[in-house]
Amino acid sequence: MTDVAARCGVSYQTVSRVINNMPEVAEDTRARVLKAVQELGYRPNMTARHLVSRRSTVLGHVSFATGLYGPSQTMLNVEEAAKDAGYSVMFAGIAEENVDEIRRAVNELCAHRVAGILIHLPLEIDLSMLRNLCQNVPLVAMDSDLGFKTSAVLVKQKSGSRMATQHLIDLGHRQIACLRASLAYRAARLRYQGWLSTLKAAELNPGPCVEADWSSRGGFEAARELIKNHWGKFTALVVANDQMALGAIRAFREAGASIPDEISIVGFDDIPESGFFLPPLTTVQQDFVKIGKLGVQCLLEQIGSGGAGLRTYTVVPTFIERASTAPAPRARLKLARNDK
Amino acid sequence: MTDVAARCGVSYQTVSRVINNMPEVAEDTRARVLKAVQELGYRPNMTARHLVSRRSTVLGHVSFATGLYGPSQTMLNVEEAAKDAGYSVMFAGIAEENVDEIRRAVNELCAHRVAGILIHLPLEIDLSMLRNLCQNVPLVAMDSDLGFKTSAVLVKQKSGSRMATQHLIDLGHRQIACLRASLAYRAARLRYQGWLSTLKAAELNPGPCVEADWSSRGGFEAARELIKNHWGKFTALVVANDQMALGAIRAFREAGASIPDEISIVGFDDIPESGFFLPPLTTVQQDFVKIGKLGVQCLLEQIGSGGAGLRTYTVVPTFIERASTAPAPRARLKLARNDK
DNA sequence: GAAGAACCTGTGAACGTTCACATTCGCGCC
DNA sequence: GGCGCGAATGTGAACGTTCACAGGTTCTTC
Repeated sequence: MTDVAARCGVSYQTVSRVINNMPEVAEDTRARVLKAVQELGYRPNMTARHLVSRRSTVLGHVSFATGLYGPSQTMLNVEEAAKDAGYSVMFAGIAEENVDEIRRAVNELCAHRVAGILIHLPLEIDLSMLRNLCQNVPLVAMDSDLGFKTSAVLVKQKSGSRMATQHLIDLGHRQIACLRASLAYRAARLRYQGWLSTLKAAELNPGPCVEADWSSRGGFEAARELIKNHWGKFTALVVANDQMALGAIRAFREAGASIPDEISIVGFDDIPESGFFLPPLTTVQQDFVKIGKLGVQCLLEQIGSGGAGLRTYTVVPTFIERASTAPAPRARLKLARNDK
Repeated sequence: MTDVAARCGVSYQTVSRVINNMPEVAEDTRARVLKAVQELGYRPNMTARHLVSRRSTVLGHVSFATGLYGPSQTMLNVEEAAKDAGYSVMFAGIAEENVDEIRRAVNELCAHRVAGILIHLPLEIDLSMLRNLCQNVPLVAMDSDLGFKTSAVLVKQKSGSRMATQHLIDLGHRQIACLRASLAYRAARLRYQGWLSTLKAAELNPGPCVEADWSSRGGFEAARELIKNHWGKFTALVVANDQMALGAIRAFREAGASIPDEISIVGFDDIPESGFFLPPLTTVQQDFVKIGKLGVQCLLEQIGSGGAGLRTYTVVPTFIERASTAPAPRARLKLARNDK
């Protein structure tokens, strides 16, 4: 900056004013400075600016580094929304579901004096230690419960799962199984509870339930277990995500069960591939773009207001009907009789 | 830091020495300072440290924000490798394939004075303007060609595609089609060339070739076009990635063609789901963990050496045989005869 | 017992900005 | 013609660190 100033015969302050385009600078001076900036390839030093002005244009984002569709997608959308608002994003991935690693990651972000932190850790563990760690740093929990009061963007997982289950009930299914993920995850627990409560509300007994690890392999193996131990005791299956649903589809096909004729399957997430499964998957869509945008908006509001007034935003998932669900075998028979 | 110093009755410099655990500080002083640090919840200010020491512990990563498996996975692995080396990562996503946006993103990273930048933009466009933009900033191109000499991590896309094509030839296929992605992408072009050159080497005429956009939908539609216009003129298909292969599989199944009996398909990437397609997909695996780790390692080397000595690392993909490929129909007949 | 080494600690400057304030200049007005 | 005013520009300090060096002990050594 001093170089630029020297070249134009003005003071560094004038250069600063031009860079931040403040009004009180003469038109020709501004032009001269801009030219010198161009020629010298001057770039403001964010670090120095940040240090002296005591406000940062960097947002922190903490999330699982699993490579799963949801987290990756959220991350991308957070970055885009941040960029649109003039912020950069520092990403910290959590490889293990481990409180110490989370602490480390958040600490790191705080050391960099980010303007605020988005925490996307949909775990059922107590993260209230973060309250002390981030005394003056605005926080937003994304689809997560940190164990203390924060601003948050919450996805109505339970109502998504209810839509899925109700859809199957409406199709005449009475024995509906569940392929859930570990209840250590918020989304998994809520989706599981949605399944359970919807069945209860319809006065149906819950079908068999098996657990897997969000992956296709997990879904495949869990579905095989379901087939081996509970075959005949269910005509439909609610699955915790689309990847697991893919694995389940393969397991049923290999067992000779036709989908959706003998068994209906509904997934969760609506990954871009699920419309091309065999059969195309009926599922519940999460709008990750909206989640990311709302998260950033919420964080920015809080940064603006100096941390006052926590807000909670809600994102409602959408039910997407494709070809992996059909009327229950018995219902189909009845339907056929009615047709005559 | 001054607070900590005051509390222990030492100077800020001594605190600094404890924080950076330098050797020349008495054991009991160190303990006292550490205790005060703990009590006051002191965290070093990376911004100030960075400003004065003129070296950063932040790496920049520029990549497509498409949500595709490859880029997301690379990003995650880069972050993890960087973390292991004590660095943080600032991510800049590119939404449009647009030189101006790339310039903006890199400029932003440079303004933050990152220690180095990883560029993962596998495009066939001239990015030589980056050379001037990043005068003194170490660069590493990941699976990309920037149009000027840089350190790089390159994936042997062409040899991956050759393995896939050769596998089909070895199975007796003589008419092999190609479902490629836009040649504006480096990977797409190299994979396409691998297909072409392998056929040439085997003295076979290239089968029909259609282009799609990396997505399942694109693959589905392109495969339908292939079926409509070229049915009977190919018995096998090399596809640019697994997502497109999934779309293609659905198109063939819907057209009544059985896989792999009537048509063999081989994908690229080995996404975690591809082992659970129907049928499980034969594909070429890219080791994204290795790509990410090598990229960071390469960048760190360059940062260490002050930008001297550009190196190129190479990653070789692995062929994964599953159930979507089988001997060509004619070859199968011959095989059957031999069996008798 | 003095010189020097080894160890520990403190001081002043610098990094590249912004902020609050001071200064200069030209102009209109009574 | 002096006064006040607004517009344009400059000055000094500060942000929280590290770096280079200087100072002060204590211990060793001849």
